[in-house]
Amino acid sequence: MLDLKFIRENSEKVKEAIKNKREKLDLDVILNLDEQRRKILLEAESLRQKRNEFSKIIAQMKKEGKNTDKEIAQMKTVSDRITVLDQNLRDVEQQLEQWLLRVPNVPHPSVPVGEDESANKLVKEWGEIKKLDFKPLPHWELGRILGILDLERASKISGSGFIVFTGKGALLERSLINFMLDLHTQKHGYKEIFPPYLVNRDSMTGTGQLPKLEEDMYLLKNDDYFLIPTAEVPLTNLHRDEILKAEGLPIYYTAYTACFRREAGAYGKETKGMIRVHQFDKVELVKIVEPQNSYDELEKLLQNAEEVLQLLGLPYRVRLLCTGDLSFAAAKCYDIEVWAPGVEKYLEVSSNSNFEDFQARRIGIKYKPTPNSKPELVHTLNGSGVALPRTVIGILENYQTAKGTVVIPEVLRPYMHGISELT
RNA sequence: GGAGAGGUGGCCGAGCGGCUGAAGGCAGCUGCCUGCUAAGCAGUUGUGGGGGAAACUCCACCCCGGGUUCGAAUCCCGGCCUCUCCGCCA
Repeated sequence: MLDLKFIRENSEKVKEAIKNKREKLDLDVILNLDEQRRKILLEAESLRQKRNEFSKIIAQMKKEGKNTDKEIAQMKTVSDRITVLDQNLRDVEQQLEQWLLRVPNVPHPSVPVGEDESANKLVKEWGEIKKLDFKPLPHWELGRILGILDLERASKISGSGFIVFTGKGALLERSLINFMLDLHTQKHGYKEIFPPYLVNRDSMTGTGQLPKLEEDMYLLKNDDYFLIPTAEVPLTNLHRDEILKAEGLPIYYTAYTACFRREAGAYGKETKGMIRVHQFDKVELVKIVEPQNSYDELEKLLQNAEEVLQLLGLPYRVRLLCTGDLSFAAAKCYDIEVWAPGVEKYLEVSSNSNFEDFQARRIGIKYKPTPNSKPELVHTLNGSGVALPRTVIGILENYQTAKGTVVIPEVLRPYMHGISELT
């Protein structure tokens, strides 16, 4: 959420951002409501002031045994007017709130303006794409041959877009989770969290999934709980409505969770294999930092995520998203994409974003730069470090051999009871 | 799921319907004093919003939302959360 004052004073800039992010929103409605609000507020507050003054007078008169009928009758009409104004104010503020939640964050100046994916800027390519002397198989073939992936039974017990890992496949999944968590906690200084997978509506609104993306979320209607689409939601909301101490910043959190996405409207796209699924595992990174550091922190966050792929020896590229591809709440975002030779595609495994104070304002995370200063909003960031099924795809397809076996990357072997190859 | 207790400022804790943004204590900050430390004395310390160039000023907030009243932290209704006991359960 943007600051109403900021919107008032920078309306052209915000309109530009709405356009570049391809959102549809009439900002004038908000500016109008804002004006109404302040007008009502002015009248209501001056009436309140009057009422407070008379309240004291009435109390004093009663003490002195004077008749207060006239004053009370007068205040009755004042109170009635206040009631009406309050009702109006409530209506206006409710509308305003609903509109404000739909205003996207303003992209950082370094973000390229563009319509869609094609305008994203390539910033890095890492690793070598190996030349194979055989035709690489897609992961679903490898998974079937090796007996580690059972997509048929997954769709029997749940439906399409679900995965069953079996045997060493399950072990590989678990090993990757542990490897990543160890890397981030031991080497990069993140604190490990194990949060709930079900969160309430406030949390989903706080990080910006709601109201815009409600259709993409799994909702438990009986209890109004949402299944988290990413650990970003519980992690960033941990400090909702808190004022943090400056010396406690930056905060680095990492968590493994399952993630749940309906992928509504995505049917027909990447339905084969496990490129796009409704439930997947992910290790997430979240940072809460002082505003002046947030762009340095973004670069470091990106490096932390990249290191996962470097250690796994998977070729990848990094792209800076253009305005049209940038998510609603983000000011700047780098995607990391792993090369998958079996499907001959780059697959997005990590998205690293700086939200500046956009989420912090929604959920009320502030800090005091010095013990005596006024609270200021923090900046929040998050990145995937990294998402699993596609990383597994990367491993299977990149490390496959002509015999149809898959070599296990060195760093994972200690986690896999020393297994060096899936046969 | 059943029965009970409770939710007040950074923390502890008081609060007859008006004089309470809220006693008192602790912690923090600022002065004074003291050869360090500790103690002592005085002052000060919440958040959000409106108006103002500013000094400043006004309004709201005692879990949340309604209501009663001229006036509510204080009364009434609904909700959420915490704790204790019983039941059920991986």
